[in-house]
Amino acid sequence: LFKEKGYSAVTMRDIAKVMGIKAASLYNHIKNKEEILTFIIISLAEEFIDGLEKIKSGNNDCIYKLKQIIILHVDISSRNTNGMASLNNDWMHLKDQLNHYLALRMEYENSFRNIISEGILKNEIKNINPDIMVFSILSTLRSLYLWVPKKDDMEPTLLAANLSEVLLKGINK
Amino acid sequence: LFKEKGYSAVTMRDIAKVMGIKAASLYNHIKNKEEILTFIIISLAEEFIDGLEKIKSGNNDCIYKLKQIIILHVDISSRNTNGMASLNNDWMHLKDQLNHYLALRMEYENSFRNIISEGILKNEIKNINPDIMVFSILSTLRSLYLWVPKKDDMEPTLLAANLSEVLLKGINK
DNA sequence: AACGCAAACTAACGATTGTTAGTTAAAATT
DNA sequence: AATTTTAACTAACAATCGTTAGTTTGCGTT
Repeated sequence: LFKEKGYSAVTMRDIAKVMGIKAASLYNHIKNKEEILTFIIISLAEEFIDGLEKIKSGNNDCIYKLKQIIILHVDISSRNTNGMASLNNDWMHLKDQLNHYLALRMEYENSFRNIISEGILKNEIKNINPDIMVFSILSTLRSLYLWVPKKDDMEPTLLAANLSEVLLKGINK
Repeated sequence: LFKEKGYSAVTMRDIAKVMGIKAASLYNHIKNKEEILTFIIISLAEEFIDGLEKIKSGNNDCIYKLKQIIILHVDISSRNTNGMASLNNDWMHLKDQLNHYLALRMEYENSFRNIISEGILKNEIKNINPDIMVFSILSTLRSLYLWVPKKDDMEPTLLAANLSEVLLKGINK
C-alpha cells in the first residue's frame, strides 16, 4: 500500500482491510502508524550500511567494489521492492528516527563517494566531478524497486551484470 | 510544499499559510486541491513530450539525440525542481487526468526506447537490452530535481555535458 | 460619487483521520 | 480443569481534512 499510494495516503483502515481485520486490532501488534514506517525504513537502511561495510573492507580495486555495490542494490531491491519504495519516498515522514536515518544516508553516500574518489586517484576512474558520478549511479540503483517488478523474468544476476556494463562502461560503442 | 512532504501530506491550510491567506480564500483561484496537482504535472509532462518531439524530428544520429534528451531534462528540471518532484512522486494521486498522464508517459518512454533501439541497429550503441539502458538513463534524469538544487553553483550547460559523458561513455577509464 | 467585481474573510459542514477504552472469544499455559 | 494471554471486536474520541456558504473589503471602472 505504501508503494502504491505513499505513506500519507494510506490509512490504518486501509491496512486493516487488506489484513482482514479492523483498524483497532492493528494496535495489538504495533504502537502506531509511524512504527510501521520506521521499521521498514531503518531495517533497510541498516542492511545497506552493513552491505557497504563489507564491500569497503574487502581489499579490491574500486571498479570491483562498485560492481559489488550494484549487486548489493539489485539484491536488496529484488527481495523487498515495497520497502524500497518507502525508503526512497517516505523517509521524510519519520519522526523519532529521522535524524538517525539522515545520518545513515549521509554515511552511505560519503562511503560511496570515497570509493569513487579513490578510483580517480588510482587512475581506474575518469577524472570527472565525483558527485556527478555518485548521483548518476545511485539514482539508477535507487530506482531499481520500480523496475525489478516489471522484469521479474530477468534473473538478478543477469540484471546486475548488465547494469554494471551500462553504469560503468556506458552505452556508447 | 509538495516537494517537501508529498501531495497527500500537504493540507489546503498549509498552502494558504505560506501564501498569507486563509484556506477558504484559495477557492477564489482554484477549483480544488486536485487541480493544483493536475496543472503542475500535466503541463510538465507536455513540456517533455514537446521537447522530445523536436529531438525526434531532427535528422541526427542517436547519440546526439540522447545528448539532447539529457539537455532537455537538465533544462526543465533546473527551471522547476518543485514541479518535478510532483511529477515523479505524486502522479498516482491524479484522478480525471491520470489516464492522460499515463498515456503521455508511455509515449515518452516508447520514443526513448526507439531511439536506443535505432542506435543499436546503426551500430552506434552497444547491443545490450534496450530496456536496461532506458531505465538506467531515465532514472538518473528523473532524479535531477533532487540534485540540481544542491549544486546550484554548477551551470546547467556544464552539468549536462558531464552527465552526457558519464551516462553515455561510462565512468571506467 | 456610485457601482461592480475580484479576492479576502468568518463560520461551519460532513467525512475521515489516528488512536483509545472497554469487551469478548479463543488459544496457550498452568 | 482453571487461568492467563493473545488478539480480535464494537464504539467512540478529538483532531483535522477538503470544501461550501455567506459576508466584507478595497480597488478599478463607469
